[in-house]
Amino acid sequence: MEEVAKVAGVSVATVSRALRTPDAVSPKLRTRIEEVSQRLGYAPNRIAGSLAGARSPLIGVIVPSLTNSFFAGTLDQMTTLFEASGYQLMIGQHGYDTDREERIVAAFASWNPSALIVTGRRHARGTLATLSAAACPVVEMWDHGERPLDSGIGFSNRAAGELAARYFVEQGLIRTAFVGATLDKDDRARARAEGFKDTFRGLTGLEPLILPAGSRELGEGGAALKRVIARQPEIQAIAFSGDMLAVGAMFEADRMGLSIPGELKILGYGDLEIARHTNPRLTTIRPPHKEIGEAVVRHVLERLKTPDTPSVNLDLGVKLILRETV
Amino acid sequence: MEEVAKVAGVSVATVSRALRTPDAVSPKLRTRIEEVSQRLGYAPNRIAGSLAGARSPLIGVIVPSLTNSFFAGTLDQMTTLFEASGYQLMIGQHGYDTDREERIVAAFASWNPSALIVTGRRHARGTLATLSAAACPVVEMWDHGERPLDSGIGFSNRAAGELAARYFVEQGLIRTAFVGATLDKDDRARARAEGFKDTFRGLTGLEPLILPAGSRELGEGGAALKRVIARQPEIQAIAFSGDMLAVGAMFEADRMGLSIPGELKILGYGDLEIARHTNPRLTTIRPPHKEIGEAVVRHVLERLKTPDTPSVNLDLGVKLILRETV
DNA sequence: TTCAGATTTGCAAACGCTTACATTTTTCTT
DNA sequence: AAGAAAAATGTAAGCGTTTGCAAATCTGAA
Repeated sequence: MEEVAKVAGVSVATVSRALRTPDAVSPKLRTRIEEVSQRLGYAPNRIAGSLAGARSPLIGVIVPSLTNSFFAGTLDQMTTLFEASGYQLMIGQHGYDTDREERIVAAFASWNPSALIVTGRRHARGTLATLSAAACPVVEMWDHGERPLDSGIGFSNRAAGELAARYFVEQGLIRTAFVGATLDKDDRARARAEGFKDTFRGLTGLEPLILPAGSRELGEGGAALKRVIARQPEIQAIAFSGDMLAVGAMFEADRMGLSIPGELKILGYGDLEIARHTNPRLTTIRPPHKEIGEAVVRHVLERLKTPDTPSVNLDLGVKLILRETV
Repeated sequence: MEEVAKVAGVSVATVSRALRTPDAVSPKLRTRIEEVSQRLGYAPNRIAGSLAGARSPLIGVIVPSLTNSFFAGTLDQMTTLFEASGYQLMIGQHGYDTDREERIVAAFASWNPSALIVTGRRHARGTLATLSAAACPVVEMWDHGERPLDSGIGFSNRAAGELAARYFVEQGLIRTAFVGATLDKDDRARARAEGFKDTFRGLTGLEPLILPAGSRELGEGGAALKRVIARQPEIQAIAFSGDMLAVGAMFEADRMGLSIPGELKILGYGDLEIARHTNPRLTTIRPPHKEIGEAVVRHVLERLKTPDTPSVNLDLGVKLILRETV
């Protein structure tokens, strides 16, 4: 920058202004400085800029897993949109481990980020402390509930479970099950399971089977199907906490010669691309993946531009996508 | 830090040393400083640290897409492993757009990262300039070829295509096709297509059908299957540039009443989880997803620890996973 | 006990920008 | 044309660390 200033015959302050707040510099100088820094291939040092300025153009995002299609989709949206506004994403994953989340949040906070975005509403004590102390907007996404730390953008997982139960009851289904991946660690999956159970019980007085699955992968779906049938041979319908589990169960049912939806109904969750292509096509509950990413970016950008913008707490809702398996 | 220094009754220099190079401080002071900074909840400002030190503990990784399972898997590995060594990942995606890649590389370089990791071997002129000028290790991953910019860790996509062709020929398959996603933009898919075509032609003197697909998603696989059959009704075997396309084709074949592998053989690429669960299970070519991530991290960490470590250019190879569709 | 050498600590100068404030130049009003 | 107000530019003080070098302290041999 010093170099550019010298060549352009101005002070570094003017160069800085020409580059960051062009309006504050006379058109003549501005063009000269732009031309020179172009010619010299000058690239500002973001680190120095961040240290001098109040905060860095970094945005920390923490998700449970990068390989989970839901979060991958949200991150996809966010990198693209934030990048366009000149922000860089720092992405961290904790694998549903709250201690690891705490360490990542602390690490991210020490970069003076412009915003911190975490997944879910349950955090370790230290995470809460760090987030509350952070001098930037904090968004808890993918979940809706009362009193977010700062802003919350997501939907009610409980409502998603309720929706599944209500739909089963409407269809006259009596012997049902909910299969959820890692219910012990994944709060959101657990909330769906509980919404399902409570609603089904409330509506019918009957007890649905609630079964955990070891992972959210296809293979577990097939295995879970077998376990459900072993426990309840007369099962009529199963709701899964993820489309991949549901598809795995469909493959397994195919192998077992069990016809879907004839002998068994299957309901997914996620509305992944694959749900549109299976035979038969998978009926599923669609969380607002993309909408969450968009809403988070829009809100954060707004907060950053107009600092007195109030926090929000949005429930983006879920939708039942009727296809052929229920 | 000043605060900690005052409370512990030492200078900030000593605090810095106690925290970063504990061996350079007497045990007595070290424990006192650690205790105080613990008590005060001191978190060092990474930005200031990076400005003062030679470079930042940031590692830039650029992939074509976050939602592509291959790269998601590699990133998964890398975030976890680098995080454990105190590095943060900055992740960028360019959607196979070289201009966008250029902008991202430039943006990342301005953070004085400890390493820069890009996908593939073809880059815009400006990207090459930035990467060559970067004062840090540069790794080009997911592809193997001669003369990487600095280090290269991947495998030969051409060899993957050759493997597919050779296997088809060994099986006595004559009327074959290769369906590739976005062959115009994805160099790696194109290299596989060319390896397939050249080898098949060389071995049999026959011309395989090479067809582009609009995307790498399931639906396109089904659509491509129909197009292949329209062009060549007697088709015996199709190699796909991705497992998802292959699975989409299997679903479509199912709908068409076409038996696999009886009437049509299908070969995938990727060895995604789903390949193990379809009916019949998908024969596929496995690129070394995980191995790439691990090798990149190992190499970069080595380079960072011992700066005079030489660059590498590794070919990790591909493997044919025999299952039931060919 | 003394003193050289090793170890520990402190001082102060970067690191490369941003920005409040002061100064200079330009523009406008009368 | 003079003076006030507005706009443009420069000066310099940070931002919170790290680190080379000097000073102080400690260690052990003579």
